Amino acid sequence: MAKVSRKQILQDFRSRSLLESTRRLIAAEGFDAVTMARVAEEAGITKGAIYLYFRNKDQMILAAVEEIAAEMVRGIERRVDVRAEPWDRLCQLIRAQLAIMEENKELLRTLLLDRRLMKGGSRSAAARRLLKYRQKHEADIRAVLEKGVRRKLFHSVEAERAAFYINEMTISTAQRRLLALTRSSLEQETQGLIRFVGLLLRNKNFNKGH
Amino acid sequence: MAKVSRKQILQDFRSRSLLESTRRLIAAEGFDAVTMARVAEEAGITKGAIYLYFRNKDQMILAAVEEIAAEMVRGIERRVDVRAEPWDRLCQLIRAQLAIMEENKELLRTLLLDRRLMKGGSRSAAARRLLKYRQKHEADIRAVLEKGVRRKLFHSVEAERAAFYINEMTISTAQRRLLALTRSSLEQETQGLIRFVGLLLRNKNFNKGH
Amino acid sequence: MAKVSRKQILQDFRSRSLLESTRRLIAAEGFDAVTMARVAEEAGITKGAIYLYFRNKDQMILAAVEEIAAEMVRGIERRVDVRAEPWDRLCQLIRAQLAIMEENKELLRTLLLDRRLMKGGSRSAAARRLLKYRQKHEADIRAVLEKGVRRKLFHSVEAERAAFYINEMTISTAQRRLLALTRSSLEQETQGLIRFVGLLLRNKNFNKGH
Amino acid sequence: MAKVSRKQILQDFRSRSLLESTRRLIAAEGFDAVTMARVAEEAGITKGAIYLYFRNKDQMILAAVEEIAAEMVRGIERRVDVRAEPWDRLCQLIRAQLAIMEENKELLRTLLLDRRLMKGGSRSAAARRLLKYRQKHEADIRAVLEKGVRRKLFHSVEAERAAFYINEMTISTAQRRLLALTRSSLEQETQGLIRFVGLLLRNKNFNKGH
DNA sequence: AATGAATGAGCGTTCATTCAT
DNA sequence: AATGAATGAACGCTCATTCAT
Repeated sequence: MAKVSRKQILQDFRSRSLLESTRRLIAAEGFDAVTMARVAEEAGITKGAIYLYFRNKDQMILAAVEEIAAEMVRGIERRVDVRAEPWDRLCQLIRAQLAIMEENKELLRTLLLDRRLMKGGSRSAAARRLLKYRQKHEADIRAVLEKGVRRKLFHSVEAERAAFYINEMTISTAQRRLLALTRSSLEQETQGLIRFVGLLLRNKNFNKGH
Repeated sequence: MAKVSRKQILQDFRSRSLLESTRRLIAAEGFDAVTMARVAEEAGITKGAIYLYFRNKDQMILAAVEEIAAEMVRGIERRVDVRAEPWDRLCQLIRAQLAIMEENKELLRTLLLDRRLMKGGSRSAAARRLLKYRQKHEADIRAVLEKGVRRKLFHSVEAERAAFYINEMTISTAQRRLLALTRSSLEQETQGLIRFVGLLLRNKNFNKGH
Repeated sequence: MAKVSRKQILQDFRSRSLLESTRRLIAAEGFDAVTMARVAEEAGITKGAIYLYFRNKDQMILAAVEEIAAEMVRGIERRVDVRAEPWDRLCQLIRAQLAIMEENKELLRTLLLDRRLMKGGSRSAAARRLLKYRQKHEADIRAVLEKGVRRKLFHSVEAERAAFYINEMTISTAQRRLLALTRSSLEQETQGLIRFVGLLLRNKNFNKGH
Repeated sequence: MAKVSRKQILQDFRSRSLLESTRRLIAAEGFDAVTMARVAEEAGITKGAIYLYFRNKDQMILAAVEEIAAEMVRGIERRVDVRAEPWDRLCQLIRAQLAIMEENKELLRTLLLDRRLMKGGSRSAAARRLLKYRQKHEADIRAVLEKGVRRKLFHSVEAERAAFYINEMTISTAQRRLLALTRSSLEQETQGLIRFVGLLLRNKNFNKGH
């Protein structure tokens, strides 16, 4: 049993090394820099050994990207209090997303803007799976909105559309930061966005300092 | 002098042929399909000759993309009446942008989502130059907003931020269409967005059928 | 001693499993499909262990092929009655050989013909084109035979079949020389073959020194 | 025009160099030795340049083999007098084919037999061992022939040569079936061959239905 | 000015073989 | 005796770029 475990540990270590190298390369130099030779070198093994852990290059990149997406979703969930009141929770969601994206800045720069992942068109199973992460988050926002509207805390809005735009505005805010197009701090940007959304929803407490 | 001019005309013709071929390839098959051989073939010259017009492949692609961006901006301007009232003009801007993006659908699918352009990091002069087109459009929107607020037609907003978000929401709407993630028509999407922005600005006429 | 024997039995079992897997692979998918990984997998052991039974891949393939050859010879012997009269026995030998080869069809297809030229099966256009050369030559021989029979120079024969066999015998004669399996000169071989064919056709001049 | 011709000459020269290198490699070391790197090296150009002359490796090998086949056919035709009488012409055909095959000996060794089994040349102990199976069977046939001749059942023949040819014809019959080049049944083929051999031996009972 | 043949570095992938366990 | 992770060399192929013409 110790033996099995030791093997498993090594397996996992190699696998994680490879994914980590892949992520580093994507973040630092973009998808074109991800060659089997470089990933292997950075992970401290040989090119051929990669194929013991991943069927091919595409699978490896996909695994790396999916891992990132999953980590980000987990990161956002960790920062949100599910029992908070709608407006507070909306603020938390926005704050969490911006914070997580800030953390994964370098990598997202490529991820958000590159289309290589969608080689087979957006119809491919892999591409659809990745979209799920975005859509799940959007659905969360929508639920909060509907709750707030039902309780008359928010001005009545088309919840689906509003959720989409709030999510997109948040992503755009993050992107603007990634591209270093703004000089204000993360906190300033966050408060600015929250104020804006509050205005939209005519939230009674939107001027309370969140 | 006539000779020089004739030379210049040929130069320009070749150059434009190459950019046109590059654009067609990007639009139809994505960046990976852009090889010097194919571009040359489609432009009716030889591979080697490309290097008389562009220093290398990256410069050629960049020039092609820049041309597209410029054309799109011109296309939007053509569709907007500069003498229209603020709310009407805002609607025109949004409509124009969505229409132009719809027209350039295939090309944008690659352009918006691929990062190959930013190879040298966002610090490169080329990347900055491309961003200017986006920022110019944003500045236009901002000007309209400020005018509307001054005349008390719009609820008071931070014009800079509002302009950014309105622009981003518009782009997001277009992107959602590019990825075919929505089943509603272009017109429905456009009206939905306009309604949403009108709500935001508490525009008195936002329910007037624009 | 019982122990040694048990070891030997296991040894033999493994060895036979490997040879069997090798044969199956050659028969089903050709030489290129014979990789150490697949042979090991089909034999239920690991790649590394193969090297305990065979020095290397070549030795293993050779052993497998040799086994097939031995089995075929045994198969023919089993079908022949050693006490039969010459003509009957000759017929039995021919029948047995054809039947055995038919049974080992799939494997021989690879063994005798090696697929490299015939990648897409013998149906491929390329393979068919190559066969044309052989068939053209056969047709030439046939025409000559028919002419000779018509003029009563040759004993009456089925021209088509005779042409096929004459061509094949000629090729076989050459092959035997290629493999250096004969000590006689090309001229001697040639005259021998011609004498043989003359006998077959009861050619009146077959002893004329051609 | 001189220019076109000069280009054409260079083209042809390269193309022929490549085919020649390919043939040399096949002849000297078998198909496995034909790698793009080695062919290029022997032809005095680089790997990449091969692709200016052939679409891929398979096409190149095929072109080389086809060229050989065509050359051999031409060679045979050159040696045959179309106005000769049937028997003379048949002899010429046989002689020509044997001579041509002798000339292309080395290459055919691979082409006809594919060396995969004979990697170390036909001198290897392993290859010799395999041949024993064929020879043993041939010896059996020979014994039967001798017995039949002794008993005056068969027309007198050189038993050794006859055994060789009967064996080869049998193998050829089977091969033709493997390649699906015949539509008749195994039984029909068998009877056809036996009839033919009976004819050869003037066997009194050869029409007896064996 | 223009050609296009040629280069050369690089790509993803395979696989026989080894060796620490 | 047996494993299987790892190696390392090779493979077929692509393509941006160069340069003699």
